[in-house]
Amino acid sequence: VADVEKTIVPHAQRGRPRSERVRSAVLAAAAELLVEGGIDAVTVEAIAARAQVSKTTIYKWWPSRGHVMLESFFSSTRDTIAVAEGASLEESLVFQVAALARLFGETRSGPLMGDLVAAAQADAEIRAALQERWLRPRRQVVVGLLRDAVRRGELDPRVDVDAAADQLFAPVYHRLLFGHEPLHGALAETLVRQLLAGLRHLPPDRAARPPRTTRR
Amino acid sequence: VADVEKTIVPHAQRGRPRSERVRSAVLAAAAELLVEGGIDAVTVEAIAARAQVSKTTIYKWWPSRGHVMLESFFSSTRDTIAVAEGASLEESLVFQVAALARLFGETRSGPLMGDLVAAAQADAEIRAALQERWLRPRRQVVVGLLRDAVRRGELDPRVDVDAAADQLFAPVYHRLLFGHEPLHGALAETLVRQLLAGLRHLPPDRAARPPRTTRR
Amino acid sequence: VADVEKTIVPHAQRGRPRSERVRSAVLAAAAELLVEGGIDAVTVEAIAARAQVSKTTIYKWWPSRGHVMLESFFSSTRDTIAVAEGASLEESLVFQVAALARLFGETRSGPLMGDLVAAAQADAEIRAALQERWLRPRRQVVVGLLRDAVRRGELDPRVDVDAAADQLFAPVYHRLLFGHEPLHGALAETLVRQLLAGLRHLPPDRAARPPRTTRR
Amino acid sequence: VADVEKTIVPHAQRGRPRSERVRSAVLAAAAELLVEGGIDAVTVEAIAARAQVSKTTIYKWWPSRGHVMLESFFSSTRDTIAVAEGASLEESLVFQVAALARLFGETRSGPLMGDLVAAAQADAEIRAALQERWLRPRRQVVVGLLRDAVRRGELDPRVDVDAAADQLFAPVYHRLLFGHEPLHGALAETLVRQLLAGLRHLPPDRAARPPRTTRR
DNA sequence: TCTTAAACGAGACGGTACGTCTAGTCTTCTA
DNA sequence: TAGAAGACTAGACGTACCGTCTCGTTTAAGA
Repeated sequence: VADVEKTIVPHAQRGRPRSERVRSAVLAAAAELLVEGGIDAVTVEAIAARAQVSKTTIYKWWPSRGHVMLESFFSSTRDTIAVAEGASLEESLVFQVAALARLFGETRSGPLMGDLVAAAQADAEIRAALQERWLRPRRQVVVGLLRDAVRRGELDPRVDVDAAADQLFAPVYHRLLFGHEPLHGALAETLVRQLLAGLRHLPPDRAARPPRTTRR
Repeated sequence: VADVEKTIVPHAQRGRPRSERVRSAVLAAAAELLVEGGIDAVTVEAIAARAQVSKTTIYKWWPSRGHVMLESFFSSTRDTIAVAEGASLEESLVFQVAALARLFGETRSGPLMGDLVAAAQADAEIRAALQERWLRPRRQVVVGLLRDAVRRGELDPRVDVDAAADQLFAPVYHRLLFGHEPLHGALAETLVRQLLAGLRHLPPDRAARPPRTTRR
Repeated sequence: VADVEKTIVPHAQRGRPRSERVRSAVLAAAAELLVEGGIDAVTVEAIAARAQVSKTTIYKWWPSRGHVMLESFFSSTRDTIAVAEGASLEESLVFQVAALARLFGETRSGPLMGDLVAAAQADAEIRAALQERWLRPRRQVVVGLLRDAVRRGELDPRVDVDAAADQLFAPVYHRLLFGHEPLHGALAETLVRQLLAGLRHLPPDRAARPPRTTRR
Repeated sequence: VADVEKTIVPHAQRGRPRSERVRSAVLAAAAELLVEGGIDAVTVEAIAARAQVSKTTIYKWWPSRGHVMLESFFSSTRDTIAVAEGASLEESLVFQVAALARLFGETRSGPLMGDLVAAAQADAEIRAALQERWLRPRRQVVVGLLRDAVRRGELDPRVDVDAAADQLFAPVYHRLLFGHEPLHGALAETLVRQLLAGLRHLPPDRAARPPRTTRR
């Protein structure tokens, strides 16, 4: 491998190496500015001034303001994907959704994500990065859990797992972005319960359920 | 009230009346610019130039660019709240959700809404207006349908109708804003079905239930 | 005339009128900055800051930094073309050259002109403006005086008046730009005398000629 | 002096010796860039790129961009001081001035000198170097010739030789810098003739004076 | 019909931030 | 130790919009 690298990259490490100080100072400055003054305060100019880094350097490593915020988000957000071993399907789903709801509802990652979604509406690169690096890994966990449950016979095989994942995660983003309802960890339980069991009222005897027959 | 106004303001309507031409030209220009060049092309300057309206006049009637886009969105979006008489709960819900999914997935109201959500992240007024004038009326319809169904005994009384409304609507906005999955009218049926009935697999002895077989 | 104007210029005076304050503040700021910190201190940014004028406005009225300095030079430099009536050729020439030498040697127009010449080396527009608006009118006076003198028989008809004008004026610019010799009004007399009479030594028997005695 | 240096500095020549390649490549690159794109194209960055030399190295040996151009000018300009033996005063002067006029009018040393004069207006070091290394040696030749002529009785002892030197050389720089009149070798003859003999018209009865007939 | 007052178009203006450019310095590795 | 590579700070560049302002010009109701 070394030989290959040497062949391809003749000058492996030439010139002054990239400064780690710059990277962390920029991300920290961006995060601070966001907290202090909202997204409009996060200008490249302000980041440069606060981080004691020149604008040129920022533009060298990050294509746009949105990319700085993207990286700032990732570096300041603790990972929320951890899966508990030996947990039931319901427990696992609640864990995932609750972690997201708390992250958005209780930490400054919430507003940051709001601004990233905003930036993504005008910048395809940011949209793609958000999809690939943030959404997908989290959805894969949930989709995986659902597929396993289908395989075990626990869930109906005709379930649309992608839509189901949306029905668990989307409400969290929805409340973050619109603020029409409060956002807290307890929401997770409700979402999971209602989706897994459905909204229908099951009478004790579970006798001939009329709702089903009237449908469609 | 009218009397009071007439008393206080002796000349109720003096001077040149507001021009309807200005209003419609501004909204049209904003919509066109959005379609042509995305949200970044919708600047007050560009709107003024295209609509043949002076910037001053725009600022006189709309507090900010976001408000222009907000009104442009409302005036260019056909209403999607109409409820069919005599429809079942499922049919009514599917109708509502499908209308939204088609609006966002097939018309330029989709990107417009994306940009409004983006603007709402930095502008509390826009956020409030979106909530009051767009989200709430639509949610009220669905929440009302759900509450009626609970009252009829069709749905479990422990259902959290607000969360349920999110589980129907949020996935549509989620796909609009992130684009991780396609957005089309057929999604509505899946969302409604999965939420109403739940994802659980029902044991084979009850397998021959007609509702499932009628599915799409 | 009014009709013609109305036809040609349909909108004689529309919009906010141009502010005279801006013009004079910019020119004054440019002059001050030049005096205080040399040409490198005369940046558009600094002019804008000192004159309380926005950069945009400066760029609207002056195409480049050089043009600001050009106009600043003209507006801060008193006219030096005035010709005295009834003066002899020698007196008139001395007057012209001495005025220039004093202007460059004793006022801040000197350094300003130095910077304008510098700017002209890279900017053809400035070079042309300097030629047309500064050099030419002054040369025309001197060339006119010389031509008249030729016509009167006072000067040799074979004289190259353009070259002669250079031999009077160029030394002043030369000393300004290189600083190899001092620049003062007395230089003018020397230049005129040496050029009119030549450098040759005249034998004693013709020493009492009037031209020589008027010297000094 | 060399011995002393060798004694004091025990390791007179340690490490890698200065590369001659660097020096010539830098000067050549600067000259090429000037020809190709004018003075604004002669940036340190561009020189470094073209000469395959690092910016650091350039700054190590030349204090500023102007100094590079200065040295580039000297190394690319053939010497124009050579004096012909046994020539008359007039011939010698014409030779000197014509050489300068042709250098500036017909070679790329002309624009280069224009840019150096420009640089000298803002940089005292360059101004001093131009004076010492370029102007002075040339003026010394002419001043020497004039002084000798005075000593021989050929010129009037009251002649201001410095001013006279300016009256010969300055017009050449003047036309170079302003471009108001063409610049060619023939100008030299006119300048010398007019200065030596003066502009005055000599009546026919004194027409046979030798100075005029020796011309050219 | 004439006044009157608000609406309007035009565009100058002070600002803020943009993204780029170049100067000049600093840091590391290589020759 | 010279030099190459290139990261870095600093700061001006010229541009784009913002939101405000100051004019002169409609335009319709009221006098």
